[in-house]
Amino acid sequence: MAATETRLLLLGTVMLFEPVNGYQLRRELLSWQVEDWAHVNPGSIYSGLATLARQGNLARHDLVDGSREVAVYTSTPLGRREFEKLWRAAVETPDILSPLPFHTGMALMPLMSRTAVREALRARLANLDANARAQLAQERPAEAVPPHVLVLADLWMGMGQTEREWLVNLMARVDRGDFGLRGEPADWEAPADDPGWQMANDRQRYLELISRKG
Amino acid sequence: MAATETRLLLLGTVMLFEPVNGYQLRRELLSWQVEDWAHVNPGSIYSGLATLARQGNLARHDLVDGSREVAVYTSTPLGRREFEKLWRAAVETPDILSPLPFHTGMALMPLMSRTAVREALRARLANLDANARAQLAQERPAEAVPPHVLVLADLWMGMGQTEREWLVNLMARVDRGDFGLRGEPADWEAPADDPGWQMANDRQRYLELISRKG
DNA sequence: GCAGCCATGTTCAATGTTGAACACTGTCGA
DNA sequence: TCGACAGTGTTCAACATTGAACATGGCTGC
Repeated sequence: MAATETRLLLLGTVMLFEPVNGYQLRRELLSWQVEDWAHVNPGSIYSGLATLARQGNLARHDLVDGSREVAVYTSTPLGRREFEKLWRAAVETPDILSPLPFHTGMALMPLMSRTAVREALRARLANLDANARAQLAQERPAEAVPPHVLVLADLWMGMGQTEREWLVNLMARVDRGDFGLRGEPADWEAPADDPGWQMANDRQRYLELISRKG
Repeated sequence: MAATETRLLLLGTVMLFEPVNGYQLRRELLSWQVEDWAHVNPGSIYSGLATLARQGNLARHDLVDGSREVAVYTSTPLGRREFEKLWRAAVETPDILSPLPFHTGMALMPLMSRTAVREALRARLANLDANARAQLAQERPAEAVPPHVLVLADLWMGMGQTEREWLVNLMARVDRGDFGLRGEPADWEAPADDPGWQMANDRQRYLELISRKG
């Protein structure tokens, strides 16, 4: 399922802003310029939310907000466990040919504790090195592969090396306490025009409506 | 459409081996270890071929081969033009977040002439540099982005730089005549256990069956 | 007070993707 | 000669994705 990163993204973004509706998520994701990468057409968001709700990873609340009906989502304990699993997999598994899961994971890093982040990054580094060793050990002899394909292996090696250096740096920053992670004070505040601020009001109202319904 | 690289891959592989059936393509693609990246489940291949045929990019021939019915595909002039368009786009457009189209393009490089390859790689280099400049010019000020997202930009810059060096190297090799490209003698022969060899027999038989049907 | 327009929130038909499962053929040993 | 099994070639229902289009509300200017 290529949909893994969409699941991760939706689940994580709901956790950041819950309770939220689909339109708010879309607005926020657009402001992240996520359109550039992930599959976040309106349809994907709504059907993704529906799927996650069906699986019990999200709870759907059909609220009447003023004169309007809104479908508002919150995460469930199951969904939060699922998120951690997806997040770990995305961050621990290097994949040169689809960097998206990792980038999605980085964007959602503040939802994880410092310990968890540290462990996941360490695992990524180990896997990166294991991949590099495996590639040098070349299961397939060079003669079995045409030259124009062989040359791609050099690119991969280089990319792996570049990422490794960057990753070591990132791990050092995590170790010395950079970034506001889960259970820590935020290290950063969104600018005034961020849609996240507009959401805050709705969030409060949604919370009341949900508790009123029980 | 994320299906662009599937279209490119199928169209190109058909051109390499035509006339071919879906099973042969699948076998060949598996031997390329394409499963690791592209969406090449059996279903994708057959439905992809059907779509390309419907659009006139491929011709489908329903042959009776011995006691068996086989659906065999050949490329059309329209399809070959479409391939060139897709190939150029894949190779000329750098995209850090989905390297697949480029890798697919590289794998299919022998279908293009040396001039075309040279031009496309030059265009890629120009785009790579343009992207790097755009990123340095930072439309968004650093304060508008949380630190854990900002740090990804460093990774992208590094990746871009690594690819640039590799690309300059590759261009030099193309300039000095490496790789057997379209209209040139092959510079490489597949090992004896490559499914490409098994295909050669069927190819001849398919050709006869097609010409007999007219 | 109403016409026009943007913002909000969602649906849906068309299309693509997944991978298990089907159906058939050949072959090799018991 | 039978049955097991690997190889060949394809289909299909379930599911995901696409993005245009719908429906409604509120604001703004006239």
